[in-house]
Amino acid sequence: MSGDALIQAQDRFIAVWGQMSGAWGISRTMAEVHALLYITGDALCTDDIMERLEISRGNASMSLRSLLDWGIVERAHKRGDRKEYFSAEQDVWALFRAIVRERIAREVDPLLASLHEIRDMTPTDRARRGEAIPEALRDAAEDHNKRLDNMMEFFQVLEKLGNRFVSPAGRGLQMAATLLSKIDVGGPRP
Amino acid sequence: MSGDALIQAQDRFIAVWGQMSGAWGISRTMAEVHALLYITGDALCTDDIMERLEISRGNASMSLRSLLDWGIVERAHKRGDRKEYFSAEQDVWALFRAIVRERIAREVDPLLASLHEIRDMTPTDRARRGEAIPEALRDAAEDHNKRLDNMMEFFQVLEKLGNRFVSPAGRGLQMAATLLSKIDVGGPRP
DNA sequence: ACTTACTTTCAGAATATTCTGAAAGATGAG
DNA sequence: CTCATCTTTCAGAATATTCTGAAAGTAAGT
Repeated sequence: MSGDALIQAQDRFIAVWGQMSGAWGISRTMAEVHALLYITGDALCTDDIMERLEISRGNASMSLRSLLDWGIVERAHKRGDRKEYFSAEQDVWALFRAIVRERIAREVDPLLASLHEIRDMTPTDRARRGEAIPEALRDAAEDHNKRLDNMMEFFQVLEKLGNRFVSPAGRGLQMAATLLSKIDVGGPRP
Repeated sequence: MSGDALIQAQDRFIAVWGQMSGAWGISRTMAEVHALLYITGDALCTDDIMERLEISRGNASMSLRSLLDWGIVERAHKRGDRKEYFSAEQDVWALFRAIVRERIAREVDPLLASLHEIRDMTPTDRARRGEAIPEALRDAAEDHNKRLDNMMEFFQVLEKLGNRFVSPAGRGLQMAATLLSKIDVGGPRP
């Protein structure tokens, strides 16, 4: 018997993890590179990665750069070797925290900023500056603002929760999650 | 003054929500249709949507179908009208629950199934059936399996937590989240 | 300063996704 | 049953994303 089974299992993992790329909001190749680094546990250089995943140098370079930006892969150096090596975070919770952190920064924060702007666009707000407005229109605008407020409130909770989870003190939240998932609260019965 | 400001605010919201499409794992147009239904609060028919978003009939039809599949838009009927109307869930938390539910079903569950399969592919497991294996290889396989286990454990927690959140009993989790986000635990200082 | 070893960039090619519009498929009224 | 109205489907067009590979960039060694 040989190491084939291990290689095959790795390849399968890489493929599966690659399919999850959409869930994390990264490209397929990025996910595959990360999968390779994670599942082997090794620090690999660009050529290793190119060869194993059969991708171009450019693609490997860009994917690694993005993974570094996301903070889920690190540079490593081997003494007496000029090449750069790369290794993946091995703590799955830390990986998840990094992803949450980035996605809040890239998606939730800009969204909240935009929602604030939109909140300042409507007639009700202008009314306070003394303009007369037809009643029906003002009602519509008030409903509109209520809906915006509901959404903003939700994302503010999400953001705070995310930041809490991400922070050093946030390890407690991880434990809470683990614990919580073990307790049976009695949902709907089969 | 006119309703222009309201229309503009709606359009802006639709554009912004459309940009979040990636985050939810749905297409841009799906998100825009949902945004339109949510922010107006009205039940609209296909033609209303086509006109307002300047999209084709086919696109509108497919997007609406997908939104129905996701369970975040509902059919509605107006008496004396043969057309179908559509309206969006107005409770943001319910919307979020629906999305979590779908994404667990579409992404996490299949992933866990695959990870289980992969777990059964490696040499260590075969060793138990009496095959001899070089020591180094077995060690490598054991590390590999440990990494798989860590990942599986994480996603199992995630799945349980998600299902908890989604279930009727899960409203408690929403309150917990709201509360939790209000308490200052004292993270890193600026 | 030159060479060698490696990394990054980016225009164009390849691929994947999304959209259109017309045709086919429903459904209910008369 | 037939017409009128509304909905869905899907092949091909339009668009967006991702990948390649060669050229330009960077830096350590001599």
